[in-house]
Amino acid sequence: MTKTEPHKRLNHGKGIIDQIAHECLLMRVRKLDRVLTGIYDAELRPFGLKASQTTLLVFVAKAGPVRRIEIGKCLCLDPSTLTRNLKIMLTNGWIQEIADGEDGRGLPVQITVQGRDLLNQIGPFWRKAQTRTEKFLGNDGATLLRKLAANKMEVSSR
Amino acid sequence: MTKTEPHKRLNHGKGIIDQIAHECLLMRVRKLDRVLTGIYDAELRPFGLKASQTTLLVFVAKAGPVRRIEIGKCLCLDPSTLTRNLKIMLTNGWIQEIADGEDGRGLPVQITVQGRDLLNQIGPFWRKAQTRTEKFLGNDGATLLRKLAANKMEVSSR
DNA sequence: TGGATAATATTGCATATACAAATAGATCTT
DNA sequence: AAGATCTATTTGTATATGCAATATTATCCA
Repeated sequence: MTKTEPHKRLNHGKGIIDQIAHECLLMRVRKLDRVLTGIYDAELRPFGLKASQTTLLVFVAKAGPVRRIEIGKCLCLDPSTLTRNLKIMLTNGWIQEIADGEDGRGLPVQITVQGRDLLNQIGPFWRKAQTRTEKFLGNDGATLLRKLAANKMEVSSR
Repeated sequence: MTKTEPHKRLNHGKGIIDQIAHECLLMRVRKLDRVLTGIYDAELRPFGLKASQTTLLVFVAKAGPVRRIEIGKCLCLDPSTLTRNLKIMLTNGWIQEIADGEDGRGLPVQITVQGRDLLNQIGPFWRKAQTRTEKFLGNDGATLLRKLAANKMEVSSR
């Protein structure tokens, strides 16, 4: 056992397939995303609100009248994604465009009364989803995720 | 300051909007997903391979001939998602369906020679993306994510 | 002031994702 | 063996997401 096969020994003895399967950080984040999205979506379904729309609505509520470009920078979302996602929310009457008279390149959006009402309604259900998530992750897991987020993913940073 | 407004004091003095903005675990995971997906996609773009396809291809490579239902259980993916995602990979010749003669409800898939070659080719680029991700998260962040994943998100578990 | 450049938003195209309903094959039950 | 039930897959529909290209408005500068 003193000899190794060179073509298989370039990375600690693991081929690229095993290496990706065992180490890929993205794979894990995406799976986590799918599971958690399922939890929140299920709780919010009665309101016709998707989890990702909730995030957007909350951001718009906090950021006041805000342009798509700024939303995109804060949430790491492509402008084209925002055009389409916000369109649905405009149609649903949760947000509205307002005139600002300063920059003719599109209009800022703000939350409507209905949008705010909806957020207040979903409160308990969002909390239920959050609790289910914490239970799923375990106390340690939830703490880890919070630390990870606080570190590099502060959503509310502007 | 002995009195509080009841309608605003149900959750440590925060309205639901602030509460979601500051605490929502899903919001953070989704943003993290978008950022990391961008990193891996950028590195793999020259190969015409999306990050999520890489995950699928690696799983199929390791699981040998495998049915959609089992892939779905392991990766927490809806069967209907798999039908469509695998179709693209079949078209590209990275995987193939094989006859198994036991169960007529659809055919298991396995990786092709081209698929395996592709995985070997992307090795260095996947590693570059992984390194960029670790740099982005910081050593602490990467460690946290690994622990989180090891805890509840073991992808290779069958 | 007029043309070049930059910034914002949208559109076309492609993939990722899930739920609900439909389809088709397997299994069980009597 | 026929019908009921369960399992695996696909299809229809809708949202989420990003890149490339386009359109429109702002800004800069010579």
